[in-house]
Formats: sequence, C-alpha cells, structure tokens
Amino acid sequence: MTVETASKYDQKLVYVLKTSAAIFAEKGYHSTSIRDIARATNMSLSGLYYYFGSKEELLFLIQDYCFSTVLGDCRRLLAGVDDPVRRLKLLIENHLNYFVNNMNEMKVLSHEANSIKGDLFKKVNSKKRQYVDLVMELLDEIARAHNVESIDLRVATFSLFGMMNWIYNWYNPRKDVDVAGLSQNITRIFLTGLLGGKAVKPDKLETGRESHLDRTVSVWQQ
Amino acid sequence: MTVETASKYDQKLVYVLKTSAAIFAEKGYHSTSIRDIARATNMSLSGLYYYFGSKEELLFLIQDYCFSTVLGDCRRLLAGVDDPVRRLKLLIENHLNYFVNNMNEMKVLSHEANSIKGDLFKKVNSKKRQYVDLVMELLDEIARAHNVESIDLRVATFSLFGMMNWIYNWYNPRKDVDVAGLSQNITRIFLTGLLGGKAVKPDKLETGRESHLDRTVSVWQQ
DNA sequence: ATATTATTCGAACAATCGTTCGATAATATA
DNA sequence: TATATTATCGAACGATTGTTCGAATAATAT
Repeated sequence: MTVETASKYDQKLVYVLKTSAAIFAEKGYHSTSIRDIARATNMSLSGLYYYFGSKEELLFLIQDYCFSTVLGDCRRLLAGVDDPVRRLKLLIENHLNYFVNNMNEMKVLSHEANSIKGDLFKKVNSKKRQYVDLVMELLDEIARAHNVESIDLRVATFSLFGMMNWIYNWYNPRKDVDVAGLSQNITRIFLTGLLGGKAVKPDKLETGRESHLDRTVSVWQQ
Repeated sequence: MTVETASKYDQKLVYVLKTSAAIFAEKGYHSTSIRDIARATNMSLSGLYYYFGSKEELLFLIQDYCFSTVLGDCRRLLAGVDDPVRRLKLLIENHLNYFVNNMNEMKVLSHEANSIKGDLFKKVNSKKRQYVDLVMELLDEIARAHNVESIDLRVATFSLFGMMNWIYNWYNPRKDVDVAGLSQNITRIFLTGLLGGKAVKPDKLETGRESHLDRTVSVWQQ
C-alpha cells in the first residue's frame, strides 16, 4: 500500500496492456482477436473486459500510456537546456532510446495510429501534435541560427520522424548497432544534412555520455 | 486489338485494383470488406471474384504491380549512369516521384507489408530485398569513395527508406512543396548528412531538370 | 439464328468477431 | 462469521466476414 507499490489491479492492467501490445505488434491490431489476448494472458474472454471497455479502448490505453511517457521523459530531459542543437540531440536520443526499449508499444503507436477513431483518436493525436510542434520549432530555431536556406521545414521535420519511426520495420537489437550508436548515426546524418555541412561546434555534435539520460524503462517493464 | 490497347478484362482489372487500393489506403486492408469494394466499383460481391481469387490475392496484385513498376522504372533510369552519387540521386527522385503520383498504392505497399502471408508475401518481399540491396550497395560505394567513417550502413540505408516511405503519413500535395522540391530536400539532407559535410562536386548534388525523368504515370492511372 | 464463351449476380454458407450478462469465486470489511 | 466488494468466468448473442455455386445475362463467334 506504499506509494511505489501499484495496486493489484494496476499491476494486472499493465500486464494486460504489455501482453496485448506484443500481440498487436506481431500480427496487427485488426488481425488480433480478444480471444488471442485471452489465450496469451491466461484469462477468460469476458474477464478481460474488467480491465478495458472495448478493444478500441485497449488500443487507446496502450498508445496513450506509451506516448505520455515519451513526451514526459522528453520534457524532463530538455528542461534547463537552452541550446537548440543540444535540445534536438537529446530529443532524438530520448525518442530512439524509448523506441528500442519499448518496441512493441512504439510499433503499435506508429503503425496503428489510424486504427483508432473519434475522441480517443483526438486525444492521442493532440499529444502527437504537441510533440511534432516541439520538433518543428526546434528545427526552425536551428535553421535560423545557422542560416540554413532552401530546406523546407515540414520536409525536414517529417524526414526526421521518418528516420526515427521507421526503425520498427528493420531494427534488430541483436544484430544491429546499439541504441547509442543508432542515435549517434541518425543524429549525425540528419543534423549535418540539415545544416548542409556548415560547421557545428564539435562539442555540440559529439555523442555525450548517456549517463544523464536515464535508460527509459517504462512502467510496463516494471 | 492493337498492342497498346489493353483488353476489356485488363482494363476492368486495373479499375478494380485502383479502386481497391484507394479504399485500402483510406481505411486499411483489414477494415475493408469485399462488400466495400463492391459498393465502390458498382459491382456485385461475387462478381469481383472473377478478377481475383481471394482478398489476399487482391492485396498481392496491388503490391506486386506497384513494386514492379518502381523497380522497373528505377533500373531503366539508372542504366548507363555510373557515378554512384548520381545513381542514388536518380533513385531517390524516381522513388519519390512514383510515391507521390501513386500515393494510394504506395501506402498499401508500405503500410500493409505484413498483411500478406505465405508465398505471396515471399514474392513481394524478394523484390523488396533486391531494391534494398541496390540501395545498400550504392551507399556502400559512396561511403568508400568519400572515406565516410563511423556511419553504419544499415542505419544509413533504412534512414533513407524511412525518410522516403514515411511521407504517406504527412505529405499533402496541395499544401506541401512539389515532388521536385521534396526530392531535392530529402536528397540534400540525406546525402550531405551521409558524407558528413564533405565536399561533393556541386554538379552532382544540384537538382537536375526533371526532363529526363518521365513523370511516372502508372498503367493504373491509364 | 444458334452455339459458345465471357462476365455478372443473388442467395446462401460456415466461421469468426466484439460484446453482454448472470452467476460464481475470491478477497476484504464489519 | 456475515456482508460487501472485487475479480473472474462460461455461455450465448447478433453482426459481419470471406467465399462459394449455380443460374442468369451479355457478348461474341459460327
């Protein structure tokens, strides 16, 4: 009953969400039946509905929980950092770090973005828009500061998101470079590309130790 | 009955594929029923099965036709061009050009890649692998030629694909930069980023006229 | 005009889906 | 122990799904 101990209910909810996310990630939301989830969680079909009101709400819970963490971690990490290049670098690190450590949930968030409708969609999407705006403003700031010309802001923004969010299609933690390397590579390609090869102070580009970046372990992983 | 006149059957098949791709792109493959397609094509439910054997084969026909065109156009375009930077630039142009002009089909190809199983999946995937290998070898060649270090080849390759294939999530032809601009932006960001700001002969980077690149109009658009 | 082929369709099938509901079990409270 | 609350479940419901099949129609050739 202490503060840090989640209730029995919450623990099981998290277990259900985590298990569901894994199945959604593997076979897709629409191809997954509640019966599949029941089987994987060792619960009954109807018993699951004690933890969510509908299949769509289940998807929402996964996406919302996931995205709230990314956004929260990001804000916490960027607080107090002024230099926009450094801020962007931290944002990329955070995004990729969370993505790799929560691949199932992030895949469900990226790939099933339109599998959710109505108000639940709006709720997730408003957070998404905040995040996109944050990146876009950051890039705008950087572009101005470095006199970057002839790069369209929207193209730049979504190119970055494309690089980062596409990884669920190919990244294999066991055979690919680790998160630090992934982050370093993507940051260099994108940032150098954006700046068109203009000089950036090395200390702003170099890969910082990750020590200041808590390894993002979501509540879902306990 | 001339060579260039497709048979009545082929014309209607193309019409079915194109219409289906539009619906798949809008509501997703699994959320689309054959009845939806029947309604949109003004055909009967069972009448559709004269043109495909199953829903999955319908998806395959869309993906296969689409990808074959991209790959074919690409090879034709690159034939005779030796310089790897130029080759890459042409490949990006072709990819984005086709993507923008066949957004529905390309979205279905990108987003429903795993909605297809078994042999049909293998068939599409083998072409995909050829395409990926082509890009990867190209990037490797470029990296060697320019002494690029500390960039992981797989990260670079899939970063490029991420930038290009993500566009179905955001690109709006009516409010965004046109294909030429899109291509130019993405090429500059990626290529300059890959080369780490190292000098590239300007004539290799500058946006060529698109005159030599036939506007990709698939058979599906008549 | 007739025979042949190509194309379309209505009606029905079995399977699977998300969801509900009343009953039961487990746990906490008194 | 008696009671209230929390958690779980089996069984069933109506709706929708992809697919089939034999007949009907249209188009074409003979």
